[in-house]
Amino acid sequence: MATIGDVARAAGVSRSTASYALSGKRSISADVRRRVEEAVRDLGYTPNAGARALATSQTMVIGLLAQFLEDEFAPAMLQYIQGVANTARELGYDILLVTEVDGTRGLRRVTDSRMVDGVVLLNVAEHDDRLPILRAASQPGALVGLPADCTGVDVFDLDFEEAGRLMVDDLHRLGHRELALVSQPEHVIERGGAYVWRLQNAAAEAARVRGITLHAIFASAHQPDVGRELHDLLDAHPGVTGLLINNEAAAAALPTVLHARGLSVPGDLSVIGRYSDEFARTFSLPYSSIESAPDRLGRMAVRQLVRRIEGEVGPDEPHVVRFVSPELVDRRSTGAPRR
Amino acid sequence: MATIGDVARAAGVSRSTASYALSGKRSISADVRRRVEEAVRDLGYTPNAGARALATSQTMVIGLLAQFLEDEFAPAMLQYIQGVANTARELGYDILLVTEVDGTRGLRRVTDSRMVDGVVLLNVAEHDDRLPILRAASQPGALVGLPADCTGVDVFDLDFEEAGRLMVDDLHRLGHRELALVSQPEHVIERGGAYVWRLQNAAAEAARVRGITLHAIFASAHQPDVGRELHDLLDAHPGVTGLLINNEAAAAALPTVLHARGLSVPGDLSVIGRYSDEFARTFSLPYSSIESAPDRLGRMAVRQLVRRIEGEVGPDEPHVVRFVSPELVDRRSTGAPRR
DNA sequence: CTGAAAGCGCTTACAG
DNA sequence: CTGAAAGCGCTTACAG
Repeated sequence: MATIGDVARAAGVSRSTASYALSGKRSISADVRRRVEEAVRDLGYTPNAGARALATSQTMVIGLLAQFLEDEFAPAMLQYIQGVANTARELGYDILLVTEVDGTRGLRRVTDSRMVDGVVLLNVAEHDDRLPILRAASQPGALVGLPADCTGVDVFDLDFEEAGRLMVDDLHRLGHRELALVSQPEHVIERGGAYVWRLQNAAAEAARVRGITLHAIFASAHQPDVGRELHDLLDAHPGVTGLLINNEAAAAALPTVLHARGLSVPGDLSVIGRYSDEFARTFSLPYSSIESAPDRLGRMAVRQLVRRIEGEVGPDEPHVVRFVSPELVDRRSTGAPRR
Repeated sequence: MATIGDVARAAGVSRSTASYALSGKRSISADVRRRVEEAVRDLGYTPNAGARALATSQTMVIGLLAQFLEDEFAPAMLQYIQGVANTARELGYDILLVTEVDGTRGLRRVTDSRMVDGVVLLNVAEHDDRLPILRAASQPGALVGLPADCTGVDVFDLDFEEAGRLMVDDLHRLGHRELALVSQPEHVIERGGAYVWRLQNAAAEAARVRGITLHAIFASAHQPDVGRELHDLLDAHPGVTGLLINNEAAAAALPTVLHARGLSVPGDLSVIGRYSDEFARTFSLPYSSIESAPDRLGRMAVRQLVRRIEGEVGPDEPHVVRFVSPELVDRRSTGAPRR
């Protein structure tokens, strides 16, 4: 592989001149620039990333910490990953994908060894083990997901409280008086997946204020459990006329369950989910839904992270906590309650 | 950040001794080893990855080339990524995820700049643009997906021909005489997604041999198109008693379509898909399916790649082309044809 | 506008 | 068993 020394020799200049000709960091005579560029072309020269990182203390790599947990809905993660990866590339960064179960180990490895200039943490829990490590690291970090303590990091998340209120209010307005909310598996909450109860608590509070009933259950992330749990829910609460689904696997399982029970939407039951439009179209989820905007959140996180990395915002400048407002995508799965 | 020089000073030894004490590449007195380890702990020392890469010409990073194409089914990709990422980590490697649309550019960047020790290419097309670049690179590569020319690379794929035969034979044995095969979008074939026609051709040939009819169509990767196309298919061929689905989005859309038409499975229609079991359970896909084994393929590719990287197989040793045999996971969606 | 030199933080022959 | 030194391939003050 050609080095900058080879390029310099071929162009008949010093290595520093070759380097400057390529970086443009000082003025170079037209003739020299031409010779250097020619040498680069002839030799097929590309700078060695490790050497450059060593010299500049910049890797041009962003660490992406994602975890695929058994009881969580892995496919949803992909859309965040895409948003992060695409935005990073647009800004000149590559992505180091860290998926190991023990996120703390992975985070420590990539920051301590300086493999990355900054990190994006996905699926952040309320008391996330990774946060103390991130705060101790010398690289900046951006989170997707709201932790209890946001100091020292930039945070981006869907406004799950507003999402919960919106779901309830929408069905209340249509005349529903008894609703059920199907959340992610209870394990997710125990692990600190705050978004589950943030939506649930807000929905419960909205129901209380409106004076209507809301049954809240947790459901699994896989068949056959999730199907059975949906049947159980409908058996237990025959008066329910509206379903709120904050669980992608449950949304995917629902059509079959309703078919088996001979129920139609929205005639017998109104349904609102919480997932991205892309998701709905890919998996034929037929219900109106709160857009979860994963690509947008990933994009926002990377943008802010790169601003920190590149010093456009000083390290003392206040960190941001930014919520994306939920929007309802109408797929005509809600209507007046059956009587 | 502490360097090996800091460690050496704290331990009262030379930098080389500190380095050897950590790598274990030559014998070190117990006392020195203890002092070095203590210094490492006290200082929180971790080797700088860029410096190490420069000195050893090893990055301990594998490039993972994945592309999320508009007309393809992105979520399936995630399972390959997980297989690759987990196996890489087990073997001590990190993953650089390259998702840009122009895979050739990405591949060239990460190989030329020596950011990676080797690469895994996902979703390889028959005449894949990335292959000439990979062959010219100095790092080894492993593919998931079968190209026309396999020279210089290790190749892993599902045996799609066998999958096609298996689907047809299974329904033929049950007495079906008119089948339809729903493939990925035609764009995928045009782009060179050979697996689509490999399965389709083998299925057609099996049908020919058995003397039965097989209608083959392409369907979209999203709603609402895919739903409409399934309806059109069933309208056009009322005599069809068995459906073969080589298209995840179509498998997800089918329950709703059949429900709308009042058809039950397997009473009115037998159905066999081609997707992973994990996928079926996550998305409530109720049909028997050929296991596509994405995690296994990802794992095999990384294992072989690392063997090449680490010189366990010489560069002249023959490259492998290995097919995973399809296995049918029974979900009771097939039976005798309606009469 | 250009060059010689130092330095980034490691590893590893070479010498003892 | 240990140390001094060279070298990996860059970038960037420093000097002219």
